[in-house]
Amino acid sequence: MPVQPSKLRARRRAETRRAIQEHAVRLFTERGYDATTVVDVAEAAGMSPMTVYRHFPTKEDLVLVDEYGALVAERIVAQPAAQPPVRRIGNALVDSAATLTGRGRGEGPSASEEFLLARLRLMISTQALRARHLDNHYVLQQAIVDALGYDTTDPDTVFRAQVAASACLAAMHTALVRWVEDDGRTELPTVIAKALAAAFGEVTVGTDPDA
Amino acid sequence: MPVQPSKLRARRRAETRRAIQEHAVRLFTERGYDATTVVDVAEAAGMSPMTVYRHFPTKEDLVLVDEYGALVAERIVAQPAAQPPVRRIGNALVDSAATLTGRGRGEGPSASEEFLLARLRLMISTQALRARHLDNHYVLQQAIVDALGYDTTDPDTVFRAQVAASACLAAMHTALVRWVEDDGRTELPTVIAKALAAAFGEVTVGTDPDA
DNA sequence: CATGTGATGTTAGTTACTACCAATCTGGTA
DNA sequence: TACCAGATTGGTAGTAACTAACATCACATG
Repeated sequence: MPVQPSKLRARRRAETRRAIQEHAVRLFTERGYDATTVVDVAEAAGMSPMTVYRHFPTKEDLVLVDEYGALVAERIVAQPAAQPPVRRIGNALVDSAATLTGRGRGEGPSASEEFLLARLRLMISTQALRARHLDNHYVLQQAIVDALGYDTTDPDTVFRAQVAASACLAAMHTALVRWVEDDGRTELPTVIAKALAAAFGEVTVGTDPDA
Repeated sequence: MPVQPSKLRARRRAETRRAIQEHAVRLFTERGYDATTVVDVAEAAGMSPMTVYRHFPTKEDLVLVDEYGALVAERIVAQPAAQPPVRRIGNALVDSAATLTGRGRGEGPSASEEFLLARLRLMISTQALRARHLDNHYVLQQAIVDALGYDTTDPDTVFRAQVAASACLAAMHTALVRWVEDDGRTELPTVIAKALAAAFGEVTVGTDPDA
């Protein structure tokens, strides 16, 4: 019984996964999401459709990998618990975005950021993807509420936390759309901070523009 | 040439539409959304699957009729334009909810409200429906921004309006979930007002002194 | 080297949905 | 009354996203 599933196998698995996803995003961008079949993706990646389905349960998942959730949750707990929830969540969102896009100072959009942009473009323009993406927010909302660590026995407290989380996420999503429309020229954390400020006033983020 | 498409025909059409939807929601509730095929719905309604598809373009649409959008938009323009956008939108959302559930005469949950609850329960518990429902918010957001009637040439103003709209809608959705979990015992407008207050502070709605 | 586990392929089936064409029914008119 | 135009419905066939079941292959570990 192998305690670790053979690091080499894991790597290969991750590699094919990435390969499939890259081909998928490329094809979706070139021909459009709906006009591209899973069979097309499989052929482009040089494997059978079944293999694609083994790595990505649905066609939508070929675009919608979520690295963001865990990131945000861990930042939440790092925030001082005394501050109002909207501020804690807002800071976590801004920080996570900084980590995710993480570009060094003068650098333009990196290759991975270019890929992120391509995925987001698809997520925003394609109905099916947009819908699932927004539904992921739903899950993320729960994660945030849990991470806030409030008294879960008081329904009112939970409700307030849920509202704060969903509203913050919605603001962030709008910021994301803006960022994509701008082709990622501006800095994502800044845009998010602006969105949060617009929604909740200056109480939200200390902006802490750059470190 | 008929100037109006024959009111009688329109009524019949609306009737079959309603019949299909009622059977659909009933079956979905009884057996589950995924376990119920469109053919099942068609059979229950006593017609061919094609007819169902003629009235509802997708299976999801059998649950997701949106009466809310137009309602909200028209309330927005009715609000005094001087107030902050979050307040205008918030008031519109609360008012629209009041109109929609409209149980002014102390009747308790009406039959139509019971139906609304059943639909919302499905929308919240079923992934596909939840996703599409949230995507509808996306459309609604645009409608709200348009209705606000701000200067659309200034991208920053538009951005702020978009953020306000999306955040308000997210808060409202959370309220909706809460309302459903409570089986509609509380009054929807009150819950929404509470959610908005939790998100944006007391600046939002002035209609409810208790809480 | 033997062996078992995980990755891959093949096939057949279900279901949502989309043309395309035929039948039928409705409401108003000559 | 008889009939026409348009609206509603039904049937057939096809596409595409999945799913389940079984066979095969590769490779890491004993």
